[in-house]
Amino acid sequence: MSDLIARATALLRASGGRMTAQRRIILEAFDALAEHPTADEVYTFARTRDPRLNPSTVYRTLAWLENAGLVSHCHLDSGPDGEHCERYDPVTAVEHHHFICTGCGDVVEFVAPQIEAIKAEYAAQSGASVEKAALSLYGLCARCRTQTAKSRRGTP
Amino acid sequence: MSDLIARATALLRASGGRMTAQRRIILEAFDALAEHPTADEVYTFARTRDPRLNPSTVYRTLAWLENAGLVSHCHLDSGPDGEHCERYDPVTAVEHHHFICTGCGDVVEFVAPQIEAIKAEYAAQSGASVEKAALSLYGLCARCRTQTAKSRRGTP
DNA sequence: ACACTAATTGCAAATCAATTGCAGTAAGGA
DNA sequence: TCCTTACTGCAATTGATTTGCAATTAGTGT
Repeated sequence: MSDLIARATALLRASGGRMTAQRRIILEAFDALAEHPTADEVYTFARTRDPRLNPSTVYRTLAWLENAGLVSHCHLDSGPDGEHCERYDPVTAVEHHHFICTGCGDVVEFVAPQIEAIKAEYAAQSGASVEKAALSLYGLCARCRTQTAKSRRGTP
Repeated sequence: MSDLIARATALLRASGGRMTAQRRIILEAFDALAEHPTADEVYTFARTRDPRLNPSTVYRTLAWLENAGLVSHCHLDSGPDGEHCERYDPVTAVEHHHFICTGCGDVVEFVAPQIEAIKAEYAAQSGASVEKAALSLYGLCARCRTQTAKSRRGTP
């Protein structure tokens, strides 16, 4: 299944690390869960597989995965009240960005090739080197928009 | 001076709020400090004016300012180790974005009108309404780039 | 299969930024 | 100047994340 697990195992082999049951569970979480799980969502999932699994193991594994370049994390102001939270994401080859629905908190990925031009322009104009870009769009997803419209009609 | 203080005073008048010495100090911090101070930087500055001023007052005032629309905060992975931190910024009419130097942690503002096209495109393609965009670029600023080059020459 | 060794885990305690409850203080209108 | 109540300081709390350490165990060598 998850080629994440395959890649992780390979990396572990190469570096003298060990593939433990806990790590496997945490890796599986990325297949089982919706995209962009938070550390806590990973932890909650992991508990269903092994109730003994400890939060610190989740944090340590997530940090290790990030270090190994298999997973990245980004900060998104999602959640019902728009509070900030860190979300984790398997690394993909293509740089992608996020739309966050301020209604339901859903996170959707999208690509935006135009960002390359912005990076290049800023680099040229400032003399900096630009390595990474993170764009977050905030608004109401299509579903929440229609729901808002409906409830408006309901309470005039 | 700060029209921030003027605007804040007006808002307070209109809402039955009070302009206290502490709030004035905190507002002054935005003039005195470099752009994008963290809550802690504001607090440290405020202490130099009034050693009794309490962190909770800073947090409460910052939250109030944000609610009033005078200040916004955004999350930037700056700091020497790229750790995440919340930075506060007086609200400006124009949507702007941030370049964060991964070398020295400096934050530079820039505008990117092209973002509007990306917002419109995503909205059209997904049916969502897009209200806000936050773009962060990461890389080495011009100064850090030349320093890195120099130290590379120094240690071949 | 069996033993060995260091990587990894669980647990509990420690951090650390941020928040909250409450009693005392003081802004600003009458 | 008085009075009301918004605001502050303080101390305790929260909640996510980290860390120290003893117990466990993966993966190797035998």
